[in-house]
Amino acid sequence: MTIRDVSQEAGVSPATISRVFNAPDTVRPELRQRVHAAAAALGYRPNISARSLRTQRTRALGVVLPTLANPVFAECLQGIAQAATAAGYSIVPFTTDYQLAHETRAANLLLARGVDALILCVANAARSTVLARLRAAKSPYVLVYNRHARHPCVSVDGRAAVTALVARLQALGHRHILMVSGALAASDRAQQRHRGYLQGMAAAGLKPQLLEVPFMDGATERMAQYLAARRVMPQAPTAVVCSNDLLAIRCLRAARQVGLRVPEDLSVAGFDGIALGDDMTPALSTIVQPSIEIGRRSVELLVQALAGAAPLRAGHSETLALHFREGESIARARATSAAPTQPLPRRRTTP
Amino acid sequence: MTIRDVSQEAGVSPATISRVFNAPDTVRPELRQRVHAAAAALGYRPNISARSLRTQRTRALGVVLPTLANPVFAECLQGIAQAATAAGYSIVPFTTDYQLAHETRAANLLLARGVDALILCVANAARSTVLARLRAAKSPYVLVYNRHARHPCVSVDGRAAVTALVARLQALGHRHILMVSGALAASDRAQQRHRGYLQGMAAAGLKPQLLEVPFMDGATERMAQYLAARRVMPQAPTAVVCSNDLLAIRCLRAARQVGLRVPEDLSVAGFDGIALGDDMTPALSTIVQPSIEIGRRSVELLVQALAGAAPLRAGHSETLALHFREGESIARARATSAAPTQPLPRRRTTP
DNA sequence: CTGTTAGCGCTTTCAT
DNA sequence: ATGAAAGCGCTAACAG
Repeated sequence: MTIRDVSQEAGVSPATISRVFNAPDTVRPELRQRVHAAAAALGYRPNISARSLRTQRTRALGVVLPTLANPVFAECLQGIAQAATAAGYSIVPFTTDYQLAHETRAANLLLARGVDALILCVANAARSTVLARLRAAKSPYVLVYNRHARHPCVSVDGRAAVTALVARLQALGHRHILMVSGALAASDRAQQRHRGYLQGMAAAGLKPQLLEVPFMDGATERMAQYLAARRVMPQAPTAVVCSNDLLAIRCLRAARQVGLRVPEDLSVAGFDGIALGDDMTPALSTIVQPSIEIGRRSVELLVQALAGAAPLRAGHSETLALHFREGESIARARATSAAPTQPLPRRRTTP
Repeated sequence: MTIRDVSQEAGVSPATISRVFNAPDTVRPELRQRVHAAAAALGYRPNISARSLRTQRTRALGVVLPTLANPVFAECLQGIAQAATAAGYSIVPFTTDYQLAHETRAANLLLARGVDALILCVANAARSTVLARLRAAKSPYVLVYNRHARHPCVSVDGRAAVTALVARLQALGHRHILMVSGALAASDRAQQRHRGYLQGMAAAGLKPQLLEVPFMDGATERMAQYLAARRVMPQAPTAVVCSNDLLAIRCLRAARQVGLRVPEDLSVAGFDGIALGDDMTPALSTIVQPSIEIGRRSVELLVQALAGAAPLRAGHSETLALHFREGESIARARATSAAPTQPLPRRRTTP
């Protein structure tokens, strides 16, 4: 079933068939009818490979994400898929499991596929070798979640948000605020959030504590152990800032395991705003990223750039708004806390 | 950067270049070296569109799933992605949000894209119009999660598993077991699980109760309201079988909202086995589907069929094993339950 | 407004 | 074992 068959059936040239499908306005209505009728009768579908070969455009977007096991990325992909479909594009996704080698391989495969552009979330935008390659290949691309001054990104200011969160916790009377994160080396977002935490703690004159845990496995046990060990110590945390919601949900469980009530004994805050956080008890207090919107915007930027043939630059980066979901997992620190107001002999300079 | 450029650089014919990439054994080692060197030097990548046009194969698999917001499907897609990559295929996913019209559109777009085969999960395999079309188009396809005698499927026997679950609950002393489901009309899996429930209840001589709730929105409120209303009635459920884990997690919250302890006052069981269920407190007791494996197997079946050019038939369907994850959300019914042992005047025939 | 023509880059007979 | 040549189905000049 080719364009030739349709042209014979309709009694016109192949070029006319093509025009009917690609620039209908340039064909006389009568012929257009005939062509549509013939195409329908034969069940004709344009062959995309042939079109792509000819036009050098595939109307497909490559997508590279760390994993779909984290609802954040699943939601983002959903947003990407919706926007792409709306714009007449297909998507071709690959996951990397946070492994650099997989990032490179995915990008290579996608380039070979001839996708028109790429959307990607890399482990570390500053260190990524993939991006240089994309630039060299002149493939339009946009980063999601990653933030970097020299690349086009659709992201959020996680650093500032975490700083604000620390301030909020401090205002609730918390002095011992722990940060729990997955391996900092594995994600530049985690690093940024950690910096935000450090900044917030410094501003409040508090002493930062970091607990790095294995992200996918054994995180609950590690947190429970940590919380149990410090339970009776003066510097026992009364609040925990988790680098992401998956960790925060496990922290909720870890707290229960060691007999701490949330939020009465321990406040727990997350980052991401995955839908399931709202179904926890207590509902997770968290910084909400607009993941679907991030996906959507990244597609829109790319489609727009593709349409205008204007190369996407770092200057087109967008920072989307974050908001805090109140939830039920943070509360005022108890006055009767085991932690005294001035537990640290030095360094204390609370304004 | 075409095959021609490489052929000139290497001083051989284009055909040889092609052979080096597609049938290396048919080319003398010396030439093979030269070609590889030339290709590397020029950074040559075979153009997939051209290859597809010529060979009529795209090495791409279309994937149609209801949504990525449900971790079950996100996990499955992850499995599909991994297996596809391993087999040298790309995937092109579409989501339908359980809407029939979207199923059709997705399939059409995928067919137009010329994917070599399709993996899909439809709302209702028996009523689907898409499948007939695929068959007509002679596109290989396999259903995931759906079960149907006339289509190739990779699925599980949810019905039997739920029947067994009811028996288990009965053995724990439960007599009033409620089933909570999303709209039954929206999913043949939900219907099968419900049938399993009915069968289990009938076998135990118990009276079934079904609560259909809006799946995505307001489910928690609806369940809380239901549980609160029956709290003091003799037929108050002591156990709830949820049609999926997302519902079960919300049920956990609904129970807390109305002051029921899980599992002491109310046992809650789910279906799906999403990873997050294990992070709940209490950890969700649930029937675990091997979602990643389902994805993987579906790819393998297709790739195998594609390689052998043997059409995939309903006879190739596979039923994967389900297992029960004990969790912490079910327990023996309390002897002091508000529900008497013989609450129902008729129908009582417990052995 | 419509038809003719010439490839897009690759694979694959068919010769050699 | 290698090369020459044809063509997959489509679109885009270019004529008319």
